[in-house]
Amino acid sequence: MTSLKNLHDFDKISFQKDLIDWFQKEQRDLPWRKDKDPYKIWVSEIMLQQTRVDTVIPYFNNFIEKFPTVDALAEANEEEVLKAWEGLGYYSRARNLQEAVREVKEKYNSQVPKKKEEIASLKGVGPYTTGAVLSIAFNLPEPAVDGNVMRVLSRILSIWDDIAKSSSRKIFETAVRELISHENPSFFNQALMELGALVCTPTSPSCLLCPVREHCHGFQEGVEDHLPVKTKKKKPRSIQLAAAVLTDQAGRLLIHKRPNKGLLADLWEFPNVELHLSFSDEKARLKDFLKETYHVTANPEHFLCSIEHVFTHLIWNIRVYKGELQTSVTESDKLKLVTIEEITKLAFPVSHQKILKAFLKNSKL
DNA sequence: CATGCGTGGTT
DNA sequence: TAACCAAGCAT
Repeated sequence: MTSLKNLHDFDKISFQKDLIDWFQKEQRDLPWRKDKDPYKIWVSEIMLQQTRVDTVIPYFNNFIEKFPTVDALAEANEEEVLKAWEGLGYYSRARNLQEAVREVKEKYNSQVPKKKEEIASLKGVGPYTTGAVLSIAFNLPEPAVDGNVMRVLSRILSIWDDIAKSSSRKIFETAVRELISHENPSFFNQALMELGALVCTPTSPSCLLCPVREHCHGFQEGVEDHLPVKTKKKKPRSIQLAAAVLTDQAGRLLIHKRPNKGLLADLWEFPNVELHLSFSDEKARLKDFLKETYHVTANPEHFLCSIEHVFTHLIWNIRVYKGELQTSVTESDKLKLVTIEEITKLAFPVSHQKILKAFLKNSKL
């Protein structure tokens, strides 16, 4: 572990003041900063995981309007919660949040717990979110180390550990425990993150505008552009899929609910199958798949569109066909026929929203 | 501890 | 435009 040698002659008190004073003046007016309701802080922190502030704002406002309290979210249908999360990504966050909120309702009388061990044990609440809720909502001096904090502190303290490694977080937690203001831990943590978002940005940080420039070892050493150290990620692999938009005689569409674990868990989709190299005729493969897997007879023969969808770790290339159902379908929890009206109530991944959009556009012609 | 898990914006 | 990023967590 890094020695954090730069902490020895670090003017902690002056740093805290410069940082917090700047935050008091310059902080953005964000919807989750209107009050200190721990439930709202919690929701915002889950949504903000790996997600930009500008993206989160409308989702947060809509979500809080629909589910204003712990009880409201605990009592909602999962379908409704996923619909409110549709398009935000990382959908297990939504299911974990609802599971955790239900635990808070049952075990803690609908009050978000203040004990670290209790909040940390909730589903979807890891080390960062634990510290964020404890410090921001309850003003307790706990570190909340996210990517911003690691970037900012790696520069200020000239820490050269690779922040892509999961072991590095502890180094920064140690640094925050040493530096955090016990008078205002909430503002201290938020200020570190806000500084990372507004000034100490990943590329071309605005050092000349930085309120803590005089405390920054990275700037003094002229190495701010070389920090943080972060190893590259691997390229995504690509997967070939064939999908079918199938209608019955009433014009209803056949949809399938994805498994409750893994990629896009619990979201709805149009029936689709992976195309391995061994299949040369994708329309025949799709037709066989529908028959074998869903016991559905159909003719997905008219090419509709081709869609590329990029995830963090893989790329879907979907070739989409449309057709008609030729026999009746046995519906279930996982397989449904829905009208265009009904389909809008269900949560679909963006890739399949693109398919629906292409189908609707094509149908009108 | 490395990997799987979304999406849209920037450079 | 491909690469990189944005307030991480579960496994």
